Amino acid sequence: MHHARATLREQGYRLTPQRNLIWEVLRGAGRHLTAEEVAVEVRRTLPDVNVSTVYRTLELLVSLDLVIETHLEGSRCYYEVSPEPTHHHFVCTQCGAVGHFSDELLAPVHEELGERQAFAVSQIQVTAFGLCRECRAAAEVAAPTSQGDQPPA
Amino acid sequence: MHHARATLREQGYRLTPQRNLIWEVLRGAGRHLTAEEVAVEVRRTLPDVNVSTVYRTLELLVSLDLVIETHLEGSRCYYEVSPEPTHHHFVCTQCGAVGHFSDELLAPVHEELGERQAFAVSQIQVTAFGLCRECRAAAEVAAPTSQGDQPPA
DNA sequence: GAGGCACTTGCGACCCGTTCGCAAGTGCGC
DNA sequence: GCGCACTTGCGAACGGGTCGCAAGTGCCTC
Repeated sequence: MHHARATLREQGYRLTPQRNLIWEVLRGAGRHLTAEEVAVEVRRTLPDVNVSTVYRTLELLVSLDLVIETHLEGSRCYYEVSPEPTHHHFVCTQCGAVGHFSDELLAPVHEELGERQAFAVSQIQVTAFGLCRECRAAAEVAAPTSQGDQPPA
Repeated sequence: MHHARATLREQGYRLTPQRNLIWEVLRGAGRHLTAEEVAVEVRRTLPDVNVSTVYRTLELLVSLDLVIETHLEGSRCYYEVSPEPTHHHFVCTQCGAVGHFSDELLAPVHEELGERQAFAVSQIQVTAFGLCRECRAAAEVAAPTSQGDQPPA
């Protein structure tokens, strides 16, 4: 459990209401937020906070390892308070539910890269896509295969 | 080894010089390309091919599983011919080198998600960031720690 | 407790990858 | 070869994210 405030001060950064609030929003969310969601949430308290500030602050928090940045889908970035035990995500492509699994499951990967390939891993990003328990069940009731993309005619 | 041409035809899509060429570029590249890199390469042969066409074709090839889309960094998408044995990437944050490792190393993850969490995994995206053998060695000679972000003053 | 410097913020314009609508072009079945 | 329906090229638009700059404000100093 880290204190963003302390870390910021220690590193010589100023404590501003905006930074405080952005941190609180992330802590309170309990889930991954996009920069824009953070902005919306922040503005419920400080209506004049600008997106630039949100982006700048998120970047700062990430650089201080207080927050991590993940790519859960396409091109959007998601942010969350840096979790003590490293974990990864699986995303239901149907309902958007997000689950976690432990980094320990990647032990073979760390071994392969670190030992056999002499690669110094600093970060691993894993995201699994698929159907969660519920959507999986629902899909079985419905049509067996549904293509998003139909061949022309 | 799949034949894009055959697959396209089978699925009722037309064979056009643009589609052909985009496929050839991807096959010939032997590495991951961004949509724009594809466009540049394509234009060396057909100078009038439009970016939209490149995007549309890439999307099509991805939907047919002929090409896969990976997020090697930030927000750019990278494309490559869909490899027979599924693999993942590790990227050197220093020199940009990209390596591969087998999907088999993710067996524990598949097990955890599939069995314990009843999650039907359709795709897993893994990207490891760090330093490759060479840059790692180079880094050891240079300064022990280098911060990209300096505290203010 | 006030003063002032340097870091932060808000603002607005801007950038750049990607998408969209539409009319012209062209595979390919007949 | 014809002609329809799929494709393409084009240009505008979109949207997330960034940048430069002047105004604002933490916080160190006295």
